[in-house]
Amino acid sequence: MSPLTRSPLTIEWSLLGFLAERPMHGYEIHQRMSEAAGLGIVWHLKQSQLYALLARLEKRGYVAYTLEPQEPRPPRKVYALTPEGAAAFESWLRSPVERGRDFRLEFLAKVYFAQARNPAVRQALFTAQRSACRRWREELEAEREAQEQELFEHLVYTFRLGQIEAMLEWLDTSERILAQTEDYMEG
Amino acid sequence: MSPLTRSPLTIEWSLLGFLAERPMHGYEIHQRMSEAAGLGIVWHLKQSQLYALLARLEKRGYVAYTLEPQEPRPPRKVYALTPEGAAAFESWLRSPVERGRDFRLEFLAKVYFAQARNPAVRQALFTAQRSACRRWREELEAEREAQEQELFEHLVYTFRLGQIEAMLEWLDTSERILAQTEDYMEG
DNA sequence: GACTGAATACTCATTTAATGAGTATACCTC
DNA sequence: GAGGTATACTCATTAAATGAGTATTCAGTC
Repeated sequence: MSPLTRSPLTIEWSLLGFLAERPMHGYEIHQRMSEAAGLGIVWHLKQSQLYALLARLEKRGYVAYTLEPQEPRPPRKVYALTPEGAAAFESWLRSPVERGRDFRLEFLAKVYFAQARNPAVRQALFTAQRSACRRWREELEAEREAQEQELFEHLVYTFRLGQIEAMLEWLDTSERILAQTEDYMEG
Repeated sequence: MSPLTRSPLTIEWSLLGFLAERPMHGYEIHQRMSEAAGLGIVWHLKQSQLYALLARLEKRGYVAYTLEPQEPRPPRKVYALTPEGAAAFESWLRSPVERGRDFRLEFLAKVYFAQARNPAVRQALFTAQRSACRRWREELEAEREAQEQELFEHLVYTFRLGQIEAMLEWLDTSERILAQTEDYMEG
């Protein structure tokens, strides 16, 4: 993730995820993203915004497009990952989110793509996220036990701890389910 | 909440909350919001954005300002709630958030202001939120048990259920703590 | 007693993100 | 062959967020 441009990609990673599967044009990515059974329940993106994000990813050097002529229709832009884009995506796919509030969208997107890959990827991701969550928990516990605290602060920390605890439990049960499915797939 | 203007106020409500305490100028609201022991751990707002929000609230008719001369300094704008602003805030303060993702910021802000009020307000808020959360839980359980489901969908629903379950638990323990404190305050 | 840095109080221009609407063609149906 | 929907993308505008700037006062300091 070069610091040449502003960093916080978020949904962009999902676009890379679809392109990692195979090259596609924007319209198709949008269809895939909007499928109710897939990422669609997690992320919503207007068409026009998707094209804007693709343009940004291109500027950043993570994707490149070729014009595919479709006579007599106007040609379409078929986007593919560049080597840098592919590398960045692979690294994203295996690394945890760094804040609790990114779990809901970003981590679930990671799971979506990891689960479509192979068990090793899924395992790397879950292991990494589990330790990140444990770290957050420790930090929050320390803050919560700090002296000189307003009641409100205490309640906020307790809330966050509860959410993180729930994430950890979910990681366990989900990984069990995913592992089962993977076994089933293999034999 | 008149539909005259675009609706999704969010942080704006907190500004109203401070002004419900007493009239203040923007700079002071910003100080109060940024206090580490208070809303500051939940919400972060740049100064310039705060002034923009105040201007929007004014346009909407929820606040009005008077210029307070400060010779030789330039005068400052002291904002106060209008009757509509006060009514809107009171109603917001007692009503639950309508989506799980609004708990983290918006509901905690409600708690912040409710707890500074009287026990009746706090109780109204918690009761309302508890039933909202229970409703979400039911809806999600129904969706999760639906037929023809992708594995990913199932995982997402399970995740959301876990978060909501944690919210419900937090509502219980927090309300216990708050009720204790209130008893203590009274005598 | 001049200087420096922080605090007070607010404004503005610019960048970035998000929305809605629009364009142009093809296909399918009645 | 008319009308609606699907394909595929662009663009202008609105709205949100950021950073920097202004102008004054005050407290400390060397």
